[in-house]
Amino acid sequence: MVRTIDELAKLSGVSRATVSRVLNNGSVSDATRRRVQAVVDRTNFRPHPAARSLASGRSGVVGVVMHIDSHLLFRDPYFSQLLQGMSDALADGSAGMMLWLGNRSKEETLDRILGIRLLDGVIVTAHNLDDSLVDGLLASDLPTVLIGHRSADRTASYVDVDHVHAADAMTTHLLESGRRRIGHITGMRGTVAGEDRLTGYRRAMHRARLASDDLVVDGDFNEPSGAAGAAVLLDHGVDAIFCANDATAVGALRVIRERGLRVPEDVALAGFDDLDFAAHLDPPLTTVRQGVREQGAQAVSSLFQLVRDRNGGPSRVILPTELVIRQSTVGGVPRA
Amino acid sequence: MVRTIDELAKLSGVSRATVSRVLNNGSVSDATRRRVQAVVDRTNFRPHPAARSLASGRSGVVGVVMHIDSHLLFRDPYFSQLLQGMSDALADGSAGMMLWLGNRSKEETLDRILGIRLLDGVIVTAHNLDDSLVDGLLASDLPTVLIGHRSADRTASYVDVDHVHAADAMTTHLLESGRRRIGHITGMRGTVAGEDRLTGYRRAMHRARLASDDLVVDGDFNEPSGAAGAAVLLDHGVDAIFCANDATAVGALRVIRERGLRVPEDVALAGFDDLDFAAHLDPPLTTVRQGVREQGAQAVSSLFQLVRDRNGGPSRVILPTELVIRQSTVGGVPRA
DNA sequence: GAGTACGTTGAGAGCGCTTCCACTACTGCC
DNA sequence: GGCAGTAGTGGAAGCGCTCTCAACGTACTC
Repeated sequence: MVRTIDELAKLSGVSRATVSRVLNNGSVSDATRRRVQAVVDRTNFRPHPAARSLASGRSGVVGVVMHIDSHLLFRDPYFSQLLQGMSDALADGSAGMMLWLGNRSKEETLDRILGIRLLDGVIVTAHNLDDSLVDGLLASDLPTVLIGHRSADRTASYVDVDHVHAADAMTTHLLESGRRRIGHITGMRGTVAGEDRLTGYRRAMHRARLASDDLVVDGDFNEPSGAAGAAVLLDHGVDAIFCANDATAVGALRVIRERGLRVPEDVALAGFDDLDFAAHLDPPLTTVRQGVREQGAQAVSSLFQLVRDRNGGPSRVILPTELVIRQSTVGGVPRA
Repeated sequence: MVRTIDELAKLSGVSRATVSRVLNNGSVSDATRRRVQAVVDRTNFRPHPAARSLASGRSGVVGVVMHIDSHLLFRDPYFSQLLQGMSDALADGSAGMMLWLGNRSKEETLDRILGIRLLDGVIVTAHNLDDSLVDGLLASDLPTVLIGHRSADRTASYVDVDHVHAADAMTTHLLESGRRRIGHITGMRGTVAGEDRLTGYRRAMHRARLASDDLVVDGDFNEPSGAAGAAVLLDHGVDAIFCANDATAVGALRVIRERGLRVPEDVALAGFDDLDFAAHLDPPLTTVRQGVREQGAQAVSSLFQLVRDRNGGPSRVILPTELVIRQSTVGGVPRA
């Protein structure tokens, strides 16, 4: 078995340096490249990553940091899909992934990530307005791409969607379908998605010159908060409920049903995320689709670019969202 | 910033070799160790993993291979919990985790894992009776720990639970509570868990001298198969249904309800896994608890041991299961 | 007091690769 | 024909660490 570049060099009759060039797409004549490549293929040679990393300073391994309460992490398909998107894209780029979940304190996690000295860069979820881990990574010299971003992260590289715009569009859709008392069950306060979606909702209501003060109930992205929120909103006589995500909408739907109300005839219902189950609810849920896997893939490609050109400016990508209109908001006659 | 062991050596007035000994718990006098350690702490020095890996042949990174259809992977909390258990244990051991999901064909995944030359060992889920990826890893010289095992894997290191025994115990519980026509909706055929749980069920029925031929319906661990299976079994007049996992039981429960039957009065219902939701079903579901996080943690510690002592024999661990009896099987009067 | 044993330390040779630099052999131009 | 320019190649110096080996005390034994 050929285990070093030297053996390979001997086998192909060139120097070690030339083999290295072939392996790294350096400048080599076509004839030499073919000759060496043939030996590489025949012996199924793979360069030793530690040696390569030591000599070049690059490792081909990127860190993925999802410092999230494990309860949320695996309850919410959002994160799973994100992980899949990244995992796919990294595999495409022949890069390895090193995963940090929320096992440790943010301080300790940060310390370990910066101490490991193995990573070419990191991708980190930045869902909270306040996050010392994200701050620490951005302050370090490790190339970093955020998934989601705070308004303060103007100089960072990030991948995100425009929550404000999407929530505005959803609220506008409800307005256009004749609803006037549109309630909103927020996501977890203090998260970018929670706050921005609320802002979008408020913006649309304000533009329609409708008051929304008594129509907002705090939720936390989870089903129970949807049920609780819907109970309050129904008491306030709403004809539509826009939930900050699909899971919340499931809870709301249950309470609406329990009260003997029909969706969408009595109350229109909308979510956000378009998770797999949204289309299979009864009635199918109107929601906002954000390509979660695409976000993961984009984050990886942004990071690759950042690593390749460390002097290049930050890469800021806003991926599009799509309003997915299903039966939970249309077809019924509003009660008002 | 101190970035090499040489600078550190100069700072502490010893040789590079001695610093290395301090860092790796080699034999050093107490006085020297304290002196060097003080400098290490003060400068927050971390040895470069690539250099360390190149010189020692060990990397501190283990591979985790879950070559599973992404649909299952993130639908079934089992895998998430497994991942969490491993992630925690690896963090405790200051080891890194490199994750391979089922993005690629088994051949390509195997090829990459073996080619990466960076891993100290791998942990791989071995849920299928036939799995070329598992076979390939076991055949390689990479230390490997299986989660789950096939009966052929006698010489491999693995962590598993005794599905046969647990399923037998569950069936016996149903028998003891007076049920006689106990149906079983299997897990996916061809998986160890599916086959073994069926075997356990059959064993208990056989011991009770009860026929079970018309009482077994194939499922696939998912909810729809539970609904379909229950429909068939109810037509055959069962007074209990033992589902191969909790998700299947949810589907079965729905169909039982739709037919106007009561649980457990008319039909007792049991699952397997004790996922979080099992306790919150109506009625709460009798099931088998297997410590999934513990399995992950055990796999990590088995692997650590295997890496440390490569000549030691394989480590085979069977973790205990626990029968969790809730209202879905007790309190009612069997119809028969 | 000489000899042995042992614990502690430093020197130095790699681990397998990348990359800088120098050298050669062309090509094309005046 | 001489020269600069360029593409292709090899030599060799590291990257930062581990680990063997030999050397050096010091303590202990006879």
